[in-house]
Amino acid sequence: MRSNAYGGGSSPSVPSSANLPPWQDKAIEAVGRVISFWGFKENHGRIWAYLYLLNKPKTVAEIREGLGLSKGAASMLLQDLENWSIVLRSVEKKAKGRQYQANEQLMQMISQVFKIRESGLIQQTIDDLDAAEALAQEDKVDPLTIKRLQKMKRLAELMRHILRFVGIASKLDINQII
Amino acid sequence: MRSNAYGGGSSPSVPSSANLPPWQDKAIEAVGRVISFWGFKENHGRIWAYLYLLNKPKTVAEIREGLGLSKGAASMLLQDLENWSIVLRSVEKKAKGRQYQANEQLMQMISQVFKIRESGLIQQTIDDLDAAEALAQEDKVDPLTIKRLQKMKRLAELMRHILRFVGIASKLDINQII
DNA sequence: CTATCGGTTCAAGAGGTCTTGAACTTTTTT
DNA sequence: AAAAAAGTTCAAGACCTCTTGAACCGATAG
Repeated sequence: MRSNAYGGGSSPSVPSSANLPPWQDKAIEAVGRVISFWGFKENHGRIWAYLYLLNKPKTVAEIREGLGLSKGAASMLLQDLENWSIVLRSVEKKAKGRQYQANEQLMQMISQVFKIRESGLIQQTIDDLDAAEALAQEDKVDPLTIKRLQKMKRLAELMRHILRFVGIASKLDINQII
Repeated sequence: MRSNAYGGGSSPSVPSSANLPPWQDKAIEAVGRVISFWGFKENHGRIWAYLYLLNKPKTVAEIREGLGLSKGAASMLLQDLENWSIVLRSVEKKAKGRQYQANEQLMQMISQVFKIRESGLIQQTIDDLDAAEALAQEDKVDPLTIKRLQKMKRLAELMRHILRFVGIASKLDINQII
């Protein structure tokens, strides 16, 4: 197989924190890799894993130092995670700057984001296929081919169903497990 | 962007699929976009859509001309699709070179590849987390943190379950719909 | 056997995505 | 209110993936 059906592959340039104990580093990189498979950035996963493992409010400075992130990246990544509620702002007064904690309901959050992102794409696809079908009708394309366009639309709808299912399944299972 | 390179000769760059009717083009691009979301290349989806829409054996030359693919790309992409059984080699004698047809069970094929790809990645993640846990045990990290590593592993396992469900669900649904 | 044609491979390059860091804005401190 | 610290933005560039096309291989025709 040319394109590897094994999506993980190997990560060539490892972010590597350098100032974290190896066991933390290993776990954080592992989470980064899975999460990036689900369409997020690797550093989204690394930040969540760092906060989840350390299990107490961490300042942006600590996160940056632990994971080796630039000021700009930290700002943007934390904004994303906060918007998605994958990370929560913590309100302990004593520290400088903002503090963050991991939302433990990771899968639930991911599936929610995933679903939103997905349904937009699928709606777009269905709209495009509708437009194609209208043009084909005008061109008096044979009915059998039109049927194929309609089948493609149903395929897109099937994808939508599957994604909804993923969302539901992860919400149910998470509470059993975590 | 894409060139219409033919036969390996000169290659003035030409917009994609300038030689397909607009309705075909629209539909093909739409499928390319969804499919690329599922972790395949856009051109994997475009080739499948082309073959599915046209609904009869097509030579590599025809596919290349229709979609504006280079010789190398066509070879590699068709190899992928054939390996995954998303596209089938057709055995009509009259034409020059290989001929291909779309496998109509697209979702089924995708879910299969998806599952393989996924289970490899997830196994890797679990192994990494196991290694991290072993190191943490050696370092006498507190038991509560070790618990968190174990929870991360269960999260990875949850992802595996979900992906299995997706595979099953798409196989069931496809036959109702398509 | 040689020429031609279809198919494959892979180094180089094109095109995307992600990160950086300096300039800027907002918030906090004094 | 000024100074300092924290946070944001985004153009430039690092990094990665995908495509190209020349060189190759293997089969078939002449």
